[in-house]
Amino acid sequence: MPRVRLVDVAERAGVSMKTVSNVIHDYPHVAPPLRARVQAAIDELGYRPNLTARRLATGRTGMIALAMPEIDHPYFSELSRSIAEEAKGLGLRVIFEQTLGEADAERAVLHDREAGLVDGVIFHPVQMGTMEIARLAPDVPVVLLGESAMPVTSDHVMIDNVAAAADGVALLLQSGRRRIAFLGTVRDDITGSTGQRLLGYQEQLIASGITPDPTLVLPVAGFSIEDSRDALTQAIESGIHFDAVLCRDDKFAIGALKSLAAAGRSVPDDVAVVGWDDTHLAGYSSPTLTSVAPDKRALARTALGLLKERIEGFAGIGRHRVVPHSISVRESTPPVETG
Amino acid sequence: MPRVRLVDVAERAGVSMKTVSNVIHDYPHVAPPLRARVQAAIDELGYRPNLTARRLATGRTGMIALAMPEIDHPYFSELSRSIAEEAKGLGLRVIFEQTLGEADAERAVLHDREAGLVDGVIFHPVQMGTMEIARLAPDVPVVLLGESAMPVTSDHVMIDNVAAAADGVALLLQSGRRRIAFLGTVRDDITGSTGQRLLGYQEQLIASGITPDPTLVLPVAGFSIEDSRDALTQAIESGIHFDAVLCRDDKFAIGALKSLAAAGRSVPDDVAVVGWDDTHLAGYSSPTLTSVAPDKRALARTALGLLKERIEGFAGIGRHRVVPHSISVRESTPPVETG
DNA sequence: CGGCAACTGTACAGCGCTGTAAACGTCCGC
DNA sequence: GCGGACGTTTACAGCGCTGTACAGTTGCCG
Repeated sequence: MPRVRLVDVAERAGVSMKTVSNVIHDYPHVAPPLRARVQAAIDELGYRPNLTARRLATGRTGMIALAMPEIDHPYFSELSRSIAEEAKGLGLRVIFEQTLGEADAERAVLHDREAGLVDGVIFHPVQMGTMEIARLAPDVPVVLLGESAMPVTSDHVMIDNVAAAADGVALLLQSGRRRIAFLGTVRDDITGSTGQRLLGYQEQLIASGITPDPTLVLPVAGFSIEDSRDALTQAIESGIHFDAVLCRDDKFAIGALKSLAAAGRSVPDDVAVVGWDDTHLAGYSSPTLTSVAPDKRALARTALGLLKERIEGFAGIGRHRVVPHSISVRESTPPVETG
Repeated sequence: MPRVRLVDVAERAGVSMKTVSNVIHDYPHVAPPLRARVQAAIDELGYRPNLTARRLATGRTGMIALAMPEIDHPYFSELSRSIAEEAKGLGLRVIFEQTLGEADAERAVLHDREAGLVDGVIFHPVQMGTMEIARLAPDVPVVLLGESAMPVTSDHVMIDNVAAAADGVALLLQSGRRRIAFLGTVRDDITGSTGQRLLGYQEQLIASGITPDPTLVLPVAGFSIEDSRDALTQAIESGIHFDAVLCRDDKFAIGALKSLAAAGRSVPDDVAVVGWDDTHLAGYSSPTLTSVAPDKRALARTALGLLKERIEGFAGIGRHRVVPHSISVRESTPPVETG
């Protein structure tokens, strides 16, 4: 394949390489007739610039890495889509790294064996803590997603999980529920998202004059639908009484729906269910699921904005941004009582 | 950031650049003591090779593009995950292109304005036809997924949709169903996947001595769950009698479940439902969904294998590979009658 | 009509790495 | 003890592009 190079075009147009380069980059100071001649040569030869050479010369790759635990998890794939679309708008290519929550894979994201692959990284850590990220991050501009770490050296975007959980509880309270359970894996650190959501849940209850009942905080053994289903079923069988469940994510909420259906409890009449992340799953279930909705678009836009600034040279300390959330109300919660 | 270069390491170790390069690449003919000395220099300086420069020198990028219609569609995201994992095993990085089924985006996949971005492309076309792909594809090694096009110049991997549909129908027949409906968008070309699935459905019925009833082929207006739900509801309201539904994908099957639940039909007792793609959705629904299961892992492995061969120079005509499928039996179909 | 500024366009030195060809030993076998 | 074979290391020329510094040109003002 005889690739056409810049010099070939230059030769054909009878100008210097640099002039051709200027035409390609729409550099203003090129006389119109010359520009036309060069453009003609480009078209005739079918010239296409070699990205790799450009990168070597400029030191920029125009690519960012997007590192997430699992690309086929609904929340991450939907967020990835938003990020991919925003990135395209900014002229950035996205390369995906799947960490599967493995510490080594996460470290590799920040400190690759090779350098110069990407200009920056958007990273949703699971394993790595604040300290370690801070130690490795100087290598490359990084924007962090999620709640597990917030070092001062990297930027960070998230929603206010405490407030969002409180909003979820408030919605349930407004519709008359009083015995609200929280369904989520709680063995992890209180700084993780589940911990924050639990905190918001408790705060809102207290603020509304209700003493949180610890038996209503239901731990789940793993991350599968079956785990959450079993956890709720166990609660039901233990005779724990509740009229609503706030779940740490949509998958757990789907598990809850399964458990409630099996137990013959009607949703939302007997028990209201609120999921989290507002993924497509929320529309697929029966009944459809009311879900706490992070503004994924805003998350994507904000993260890319911060990253772009860093790529372009910003070197200040880590910035933290909170993006909006809302609640997508569907069939799994009853209409709010008015008045 | 004072990047360490190959020459810095060479200088420190008192050898030539090339020797350092040889050490990095585990080139065999380097004397052990020298190798150790060079390695020490590498470690002390924290040297990491610059990928861009390497690419320019070798002409290889070590990256492939994965172009799919939507990265947050369950089937595509799950397939992407398999491909990403296989690619990692082969030392390839994956950059994602989302075409959203737009013709321009699809064309850009095969003929980018810039060259040298990736070594090859795995592409699931929706809009582009055989002709156009054949015209554009010579630029870069391509492996096609899906059924919409199969030019002789590119490789192609798929499952046998006709046989898979027949298997689905056979399963339903074995469990005693006789009035089997087919739910799917049929306005598209008979060569597309839906057409092939419909064909297999019809063939299997005929092979079993049943005359296909055209009123049981149910068109769907769009691609959403609501569209499929409404399509089935309309069929029910029209008084069409059926005791099973084979759906063109899991999403449509979820819509079917919704419609049947609303109509008070029990699944699988009154109506059995079979989905397609065996995505995570199949396990999330209630009842869980029996689904035709393409072997995604095999698909990924096969596609990458073919692509790798092309990247390494294979230039024969397009090869076509069929990978296995099976049926994941879950709750939405009754147990098969034995005997 | 000289001289300066504003435009246009060019030459050339890298960016950091690898492939090639050739040099340099060194060890054998005869 | 010498030619050759082999194993080891080096020098150097690119890969294709862009940034810098500078050379020509033209136009305009005083």
